[in-house]
Amino acid sequence: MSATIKDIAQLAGVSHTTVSRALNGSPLIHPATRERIVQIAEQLHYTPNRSARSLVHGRSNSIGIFFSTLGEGTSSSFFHASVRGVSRVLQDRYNLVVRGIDDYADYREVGPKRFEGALVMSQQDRDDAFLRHLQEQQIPHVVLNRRAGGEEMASIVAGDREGAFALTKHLIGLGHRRIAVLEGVSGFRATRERMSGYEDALRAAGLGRRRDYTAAGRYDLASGYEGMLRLLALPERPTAVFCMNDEMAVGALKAAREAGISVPDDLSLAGFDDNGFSAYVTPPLTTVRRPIEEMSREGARVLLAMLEGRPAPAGTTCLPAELVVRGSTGPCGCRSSAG
Amino acid sequence: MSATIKDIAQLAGVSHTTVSRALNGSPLIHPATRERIVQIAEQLHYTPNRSARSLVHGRSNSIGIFFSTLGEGTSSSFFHASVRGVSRVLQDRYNLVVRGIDDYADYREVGPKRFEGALVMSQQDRDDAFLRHLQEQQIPHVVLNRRAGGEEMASIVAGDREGAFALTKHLIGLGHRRIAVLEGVSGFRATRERMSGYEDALRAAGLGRRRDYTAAGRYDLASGYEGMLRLLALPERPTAVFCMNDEMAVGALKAAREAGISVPDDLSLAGFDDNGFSAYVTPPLTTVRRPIEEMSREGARVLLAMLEGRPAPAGTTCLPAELVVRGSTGPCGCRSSAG
DNA sequence: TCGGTCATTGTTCACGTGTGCATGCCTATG
DNA sequence: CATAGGCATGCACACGTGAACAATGACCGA
Repeated sequence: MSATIKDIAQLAGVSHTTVSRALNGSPLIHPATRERIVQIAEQLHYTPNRSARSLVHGRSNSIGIFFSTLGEGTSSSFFHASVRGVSRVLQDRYNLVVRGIDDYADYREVGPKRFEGALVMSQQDRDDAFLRHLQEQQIPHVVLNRRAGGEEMASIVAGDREGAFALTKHLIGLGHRRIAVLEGVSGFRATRERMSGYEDALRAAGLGRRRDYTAAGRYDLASGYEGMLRLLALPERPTAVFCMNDEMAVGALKAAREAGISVPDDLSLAGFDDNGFSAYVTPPLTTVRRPIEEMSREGARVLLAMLEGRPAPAGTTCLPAELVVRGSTGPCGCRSSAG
Repeated sequence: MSATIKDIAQLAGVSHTTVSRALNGSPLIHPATRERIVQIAEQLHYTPNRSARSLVHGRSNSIGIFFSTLGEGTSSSFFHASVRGVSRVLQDRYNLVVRGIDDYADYREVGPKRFEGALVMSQQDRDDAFLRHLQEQQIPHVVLNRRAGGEEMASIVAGDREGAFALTKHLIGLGHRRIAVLEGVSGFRATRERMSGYEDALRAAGLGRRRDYTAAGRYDLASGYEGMLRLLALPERPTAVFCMNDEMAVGALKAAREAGISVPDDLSLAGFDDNGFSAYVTPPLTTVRRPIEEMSREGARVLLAMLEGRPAPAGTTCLPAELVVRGSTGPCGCRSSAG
């Protein structure tokens, strides 16, 4: 099996204490001794036993990234970008453990001994129970993607509200007055944020919000398709539709095309996220780019700072989202706004 | 901090050994004693210290899922489906640690003490060095997505070759004779498998393979677009194009549309993977459904069997891929096959 | 009643690492 | 020369858990 510090100690003719100190850079060790020990360690391919270290330090050396769910509701591109970003920052200083919050039957498995820190990719308020658990267990954590808790909790969000506001304003600027929204999962915080950005923009333009211009969706392709069918069946059809993510927008696009409605000539359509596909469908989607990978990277950096006792920003950090205008939105071709 | 078995022992008036045995279901313990101990444990919210357990057992309780890379070349839907499948099987019996092979500067960090088992989502032969390392370290592992090693190594693959064969045959059956291929990353094993399926089908139909009908790509949207531009610029344009994944097919679709070429009337186009978007773009993509999540689930099951000493299948297990015919492929409209 | 057996529990050590305290050596200083 | 002090190292224990072995007591058959 693999070598231990005791093996090294024996070969070097010193005690295991000396070896431990030498390898950990203690200033107490004579340079020559250290040199010798390091060489022997190299030679034996010594790798410290994480479990033993964890035991003595009371730290597990692993960090969890928790998603509300690993299944439906978490889009692939979002999941990928998140894990990639965090993984890049943590490198191999910590084990990155991926889990879905809804997979836990009992949060008690999540303890400070098992997770040194946690990144919570939180979509819904339902996750608050999990966050409370983390707090009780005194596990340092950063909430990503959702404004959560008070000033004491660090969270990193991307400008959902601002993005939705800018997008809606863009549509209004194009002359649209009948602007519908294809909603995401209603429990998700991002859904509410985007909704309020949409509403604020309407209000700022003196437009009222119409109940029938909201269609429910689930952030996936199928629900985008179905929701669009419902909107198209309305007696007074909207001239623009804001889909709360790109997946739904692609679904909506299909529904529109099948109904013989041209985008953007007959109807403007916009998405959210800029998930990669949005630039490639036809017409390319106007959308809002959300800096997901940056968000997860920043979250990981903040968590590291917390773990290492460095000063870490509390409260909410908001990374700006950016309106990306492409071909799926155009000037309103409707006969005035008389309605 | 959290309670230990010693705390419980003291409260129960027994030795810590008795507590350990009671909680681990040893038959040596008197039912009444066990009852009492379990109750106290509940009361104290006892959770076993994983590090201590790991140390004494020499097992880390974590399993790694390693991707060739977490960055480019690994599509989001593939990544998501893989992690989800494995996570679902492992539940909370193990920590699932996600890493990119190319992120390691030194494989020595991957040892049997740190990873009890490994799932390798391998794309390229370059990963063989990593696999050899796992073998040397005697870390049980299962290779997913790629046929690797000899009979002694377990690997689970999805029918890349068979799928590509079926797809190409489908195109030939529609009357196509000039069938081009838009290749994925050339180092990837899946690329070679799909290529050979394509070639075999051509050969079986008595068709020769033309050098100029191969365009290089990288499994992403942009390279699909660029590759298609090159194919369209050929003096004798192909009547059908097999794209090695759906991402590239979507990129290719955009290029075709911009060139004023109608799919499938002027040109048939097919993808691979059935990544979810393929059914929703216009026209919906003919593709091959790869059972990625099943593959990862099966891999996890096999690994669990290996770890628990149960009989596990060695060698390669191949899960069938399924041809899905949609609207992007149609009968060849070219003036005979005279060329 | 005594030896033996079984059921139940306790004692002690091990896993690999890190740390407080003791120890020994060398040197400088009075 | 004696002593103090700094440097380098070793000893012993702790972390929480599990297991081999020992020990205790009850019960049974002879």
